[in-house]
Amino acid sequence: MGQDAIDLETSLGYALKEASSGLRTAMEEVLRPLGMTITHYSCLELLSQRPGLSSSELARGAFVTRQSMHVLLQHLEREGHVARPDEARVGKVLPARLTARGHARLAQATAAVRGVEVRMTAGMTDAERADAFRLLRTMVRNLQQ
Amino acid sequence: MGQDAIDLETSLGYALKEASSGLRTAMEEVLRPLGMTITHYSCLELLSQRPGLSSSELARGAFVTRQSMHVLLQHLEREGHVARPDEARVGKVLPARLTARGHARLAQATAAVRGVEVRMTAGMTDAERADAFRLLRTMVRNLQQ
DNA sequence: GAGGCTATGTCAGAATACTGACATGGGTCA
DNA sequence: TGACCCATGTCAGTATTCTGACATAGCCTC
Repeated sequence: MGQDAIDLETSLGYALKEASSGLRTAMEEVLRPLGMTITHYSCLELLSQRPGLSSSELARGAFVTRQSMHVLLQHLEREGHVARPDEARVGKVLPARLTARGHARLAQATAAVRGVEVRMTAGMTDAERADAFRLLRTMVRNLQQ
Repeated sequence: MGQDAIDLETSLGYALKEASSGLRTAMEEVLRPLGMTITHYSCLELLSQRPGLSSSELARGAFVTRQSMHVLLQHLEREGHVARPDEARVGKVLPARLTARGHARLAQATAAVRGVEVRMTAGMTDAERADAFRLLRTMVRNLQQ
């Protein structure tokens, strides 16, 4: 292989995937008892913090295609957790909002997910958390170009 | 919401997911012209560095279920990129190995993926890369418990 | 105002991964 | 030795996500 290879033991990309996979698994474990998936939760959390997001914007925020988010929103609307106007006020964009039921449902999930994030950074100093955040943001910026 | 909420702007978990998603997208872009998926590539890369891994071990290394890896290995065997013995020498474990064709196929992909990893860490010092790696490993360890 | 570009919502089909289940081999421990 | 537990390989069915496609609305330029 030579030194052109990617050593899994020291690859930053592999470590990133490992961490992300671990986070995903941990989140699935705490969300499953609540009957929610990660995409499910992500959608509600996004709508809570940024009410009025469109389906496409939600898709970008949850890292799925807008087609997938479309299907999910239909479920959430049917279950009464999300509400959207029947017609677009401007263009074709349909701003979505959480209902009271949606807010209640989210509250449980947020507590559970918060616990996971706390566990993930256990033993890290504030400076280390800040470093990790800054370095990850740098990688995101680099990859977007 | 109060301060119990998870602020997407400052959440380490969200930044981790963003970075991971960006890496995945970038890898898909460079692997698509080669007709490979990420799981596909991961399997070949693992076998290259650790010849003789079983299907279940490959699954863990590529972060998918052993059932998914099983299907993928059948494809790779049919295409002549991977070879496995017909019978297990011990137990039920079937050690897999890359064929010459598999090695050739991997070489192209490795170069492409390596380019992505270089781009991801552009502008970072060696110390920063080491910090990022160490912090990610800490998070992995924390989540595994 | 017309044409081109981009973004959005939506539908349909394909690819991918997952859950559930079963039989089997190895190891442990009483 | 036999019971028990765990890991593996494998098959089948389900679920989720993605790719492809189309019509439409807004924006920009000429």
